[in-house]
Amino acid sequence: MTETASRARNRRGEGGRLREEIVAAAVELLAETGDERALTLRSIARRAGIAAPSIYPHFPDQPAIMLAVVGTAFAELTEILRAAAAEADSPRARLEAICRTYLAYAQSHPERYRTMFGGLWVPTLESGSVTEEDLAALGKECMGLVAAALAECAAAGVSASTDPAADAVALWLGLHGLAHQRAVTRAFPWPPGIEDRVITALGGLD
Amino acid sequence: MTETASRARNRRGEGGRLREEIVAAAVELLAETGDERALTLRSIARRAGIAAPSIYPHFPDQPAIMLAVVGTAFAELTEILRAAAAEADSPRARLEAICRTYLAYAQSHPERYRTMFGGLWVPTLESGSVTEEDLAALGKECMGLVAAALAECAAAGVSASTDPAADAVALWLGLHGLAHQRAVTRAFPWPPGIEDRVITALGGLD
DNA sequence: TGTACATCAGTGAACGCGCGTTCACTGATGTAC
DNA sequence: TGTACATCAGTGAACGCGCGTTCACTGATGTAC
Repeated sequence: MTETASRARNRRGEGGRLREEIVAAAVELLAETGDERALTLRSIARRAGIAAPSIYPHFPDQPAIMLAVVGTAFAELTEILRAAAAEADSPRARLEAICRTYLAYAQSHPERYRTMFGGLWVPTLESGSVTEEDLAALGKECMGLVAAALAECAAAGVSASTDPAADAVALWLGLHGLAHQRAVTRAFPWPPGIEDRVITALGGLD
Repeated sequence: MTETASRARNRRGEGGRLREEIVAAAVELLAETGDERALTLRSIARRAGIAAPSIYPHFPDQPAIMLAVVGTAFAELTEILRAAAAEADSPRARLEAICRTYLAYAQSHPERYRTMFGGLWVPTLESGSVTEEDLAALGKECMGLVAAALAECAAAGVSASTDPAADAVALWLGLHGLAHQRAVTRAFPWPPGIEDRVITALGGLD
């Protein structure tokens, strides 16, 4: 609503900076409203303190901005997971750290998580700078971290999994189900230790 | 787009029928477009073959219609699950039937499933004829079916679960993660037997 | 060092559209007398 | 049995709004000479 007061124009040759500012404005707006539908071209422009048409040199349309937002979020999540994995000092600790960090990320940014995995904003094959292949790659990278940790556990005899690559998908589905349901509802009769139940059962631990 | 040609006005005293027609129109529109956002008051009215203002005597606003759509869908799913459970002739068969029927429902109506669990269309405490409490009750009923089947399995020694009520939530989360991800993406590297992996691990089976 | 100019970064007004919502209305039909 | 009338079911026109998108533009700034 409140327009950011007259922003300084970028210097010549640095016009590309506005691209990042647009994505940042979209992320902020998403966090504040919690509603993907509030991210219109005009509302994002208002938030960024620019005129609506100024978006066009940077994005062909609104879905392209969403794609960039989701791309950024995936890269961020991947980085956080990688850092969490690096700090753990045993296979099992690593797997648990990854799972819990994943769940914590979703819980602290529910609106972002919903947008990342909610589908449906799906653009029709864009030619933007973040492509659907990039997204799939980022998703695969997250999944790869889970798979690697589970494989390590299996190799160390900590997990009963005999097919870590496939079981990692099942484990991720459990995490996703929990993360998504939490991101979507305010009240839900969560039993105590629900995270452990999911991680332990699907990780083949204990 | 195509307007249904001149529909016959309901007879006196039967105006309430239009309510069902509106919900049915919304469900059709959702199935065809696959996009919740396409369900505007006007588009639903067009689909139902009525003038837009004719909706108001039946629903206060668009979210109220969504609530009715979701309510109907939940009731339908619950009924299907109950029927599937009734046909199975052992605890384990019953649990598996419920799980697989749940997944099949989501797979054959992805757009409906997304709407049921997607959140965010969430109305601000309506006073419509389908309330949020009704919805919560319907959700609880679905969950109850899973929980009962799991408890039965545990009692029969078929499942290793020692806390069926809590483990049922974990099992449902796994089903939901799978159902939702399938409802949202076209391409995903599903490993073979992913349903079994989820059901077996979270059900404490084998 | 000075200056003309091309280019870059972004603007402001305008358009047509579909939306939600309001209002006064219409015509069929059941009902009271 | 006949008829006046209240009510019901739904209409059609109109409104103001925010949206996406277009267009011609402006003014600062780096660069070629």
